Amino acid sequence: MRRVRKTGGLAARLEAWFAEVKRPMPWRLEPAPYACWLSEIMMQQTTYASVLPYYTRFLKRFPTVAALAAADEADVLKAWEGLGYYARARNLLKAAKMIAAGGWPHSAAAWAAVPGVGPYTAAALASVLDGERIPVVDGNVARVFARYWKLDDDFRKLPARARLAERLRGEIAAAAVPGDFNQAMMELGALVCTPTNPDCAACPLRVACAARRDGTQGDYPVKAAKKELPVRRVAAVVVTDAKGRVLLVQNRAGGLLKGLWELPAVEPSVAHVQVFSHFRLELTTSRAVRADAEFRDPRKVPLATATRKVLAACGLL
DNA sequence: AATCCGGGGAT
DNA sequence: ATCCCAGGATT
Repeated sequence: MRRVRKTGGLAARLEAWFAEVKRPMPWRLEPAPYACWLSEIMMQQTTYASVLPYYTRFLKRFPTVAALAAADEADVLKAWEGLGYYARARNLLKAAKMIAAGGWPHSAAAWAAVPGVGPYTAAALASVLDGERIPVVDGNVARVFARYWKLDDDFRKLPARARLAERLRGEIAAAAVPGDFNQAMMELGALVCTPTNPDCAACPLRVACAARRDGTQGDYPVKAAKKELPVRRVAAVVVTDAKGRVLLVQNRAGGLLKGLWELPAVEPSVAHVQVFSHFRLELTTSRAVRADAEFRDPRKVPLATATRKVLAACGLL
């Protein structure tokens, strides 16, 4: 028998909903390669509210990919200061040089060759900029469809995301505008199908959502075991000169927060004890600060956030 | 396949 | 305190 075509499949419901409620993000106004690419990189593991001021400032500071390609890495990091995951900024500059020389990619496969662009970002850019019919899977999409189809996978793992993407190929096939379909899935996860207290009453997919049907929305996505984080204790010193410059060290390749400046760390070491007539002096010595420490104007070099907070508390920023 | 990489906001 | 976020690179 022939199945009657539903008046509004998954793609149609998503796109119709998206057209009504989408947030007016600046790069959505008139999608351009540079703006969209920058926004995607900034939005990796970072919320819209956090990104927005950085995005605006960055575009003003580096208006075109050519301007970015000509920039110094320290200046790019300064513009990225506080946003986190600084490899994104270093890759952005590396990629800008490639794009300025070779032009913009026009497929997901070509985008995937760009530094800092992985499976998610490649699919997002190719679908939005060139209409490629390729689904994205990010944390939002994983959560939405873990509930919609009651999937037990751990979607932090790449293979699970790839399997979901494969499944979504069948859905994006029916999309009117692939880029809108992709953004709709993500917008739904961000605004309605949220990690806690999803607003199922407002969801365009509620009539077909398996978890909603069973009342088990809260059980998805399946959460993996939590891992204990290592603790790093660091003693730092603040040394200033008469000009208000601060003694800082720049993190080198291979370390944490590469390229950013931090306060010199001190290794607590041997305690020297001396007994005077009226008090006992306990002197904790330490190694001298690193030989490569320099006095720098803390407003002019990219600082790690912890360092910035300490300096602000000391009235040095 | 695991691990590393930041920081902020929500609960 | 813990989880989550428009993930990707490295090992």
